Amino acid sequence: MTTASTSAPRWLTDEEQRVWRAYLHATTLLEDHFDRQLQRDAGMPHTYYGLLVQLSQAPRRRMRMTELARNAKITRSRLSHAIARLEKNGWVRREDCPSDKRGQNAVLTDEGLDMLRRSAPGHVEAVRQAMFDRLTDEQVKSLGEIMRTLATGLEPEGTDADLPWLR
Amino acid sequence: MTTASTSAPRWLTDEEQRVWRAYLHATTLLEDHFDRQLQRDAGMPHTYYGLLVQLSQAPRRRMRMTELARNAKITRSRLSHAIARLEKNGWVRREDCPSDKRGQNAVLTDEGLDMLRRSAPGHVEAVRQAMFDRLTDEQVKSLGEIMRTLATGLEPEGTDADLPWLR
DNA sequence: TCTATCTAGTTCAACTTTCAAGAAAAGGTC
DNA sequence: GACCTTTTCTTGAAAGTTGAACTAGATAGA
Repeated sequence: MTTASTSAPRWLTDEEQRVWRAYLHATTLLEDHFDRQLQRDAGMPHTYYGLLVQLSQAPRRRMRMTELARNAKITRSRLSHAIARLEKNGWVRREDCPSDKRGQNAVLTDEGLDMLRRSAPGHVEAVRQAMFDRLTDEQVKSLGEIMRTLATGLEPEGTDADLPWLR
Repeated sequence: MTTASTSAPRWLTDEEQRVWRAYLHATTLLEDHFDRQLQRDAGMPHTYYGLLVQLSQAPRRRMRMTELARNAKITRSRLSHAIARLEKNGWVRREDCPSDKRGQNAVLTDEGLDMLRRSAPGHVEAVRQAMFDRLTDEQVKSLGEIMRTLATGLEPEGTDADLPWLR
């Protein structure tokens, strides 16, 4: 039995508070930074760009909706709207799944791939400048381990977890 | 002279790609997690909650709009909407700034403080579970340094930077 | 003073995300 | 097969965010 609602709260230490705030500040600024960079150079928010990247790396440049949502860590609803928008841009098209009549594949179009090729160098450069150029090799390694740990914590194996793409 | 647009892009190494993806996954999941937790337990998204926390720690529980935007790393426009909503809830009220007739102070109301007191233990517990309980002391320390570095990188001292609260 | 410029904050429209509801097909179980 | 449950994906409305335009007050220079 958990008694979180009645037992004395374990407050954060001063250092934990500083780390937590630094985390919030950095992630907020980074998200804002990349959203702007990509809105300017590719005409879409970072989330959408990530979807195109996923598709570009998938076999035959296509992926089932739920699978794509799982990879992007977002809800299917959100994905539906996003794909609709990208479809309007001509960068993605939908395709019925042959093996499951409920299913849809999102397919990266040639135009989508082109746009990705054009904007990739600029985006990589932005990621370098904002993140990798500022950290030592140790820090990069450490960041990787930390982020993998945190991500795994929120999507455990034995899954009754409340994960976005299952909602 | 920078020649980013014409020189060969410095692609990310395999490890850098893995770290970058882990970062995106973890931050997306964490944001989703805390937004849900607070929407459920406090009736607002995490950004809004953060504003109330800031106000609660400010002298006389009030702060100038732009100052609050700077602390939260968001645009003044976004803040205007957020405060309007929190005002409707009765958790914040606006107050004219005595020394500058253009200015507004956002003031945390007693109701706002109450709501914060009620929801704080649950939120702290959630932050612990999702972050601090999963990391070693080294990792927490390292995470703090990394995040401070990244945040500082995006808001340098000699400031012609494109910062949200100046837009 | 007069004028130009800058700063503080808000507003509107367009866009994105969330949440709840729903249609359609798939997968049991009897 | 008939029935019930689950899975897949979409939709529409409400909530939140963005970017540009705008008002009003402060500031600085001639």
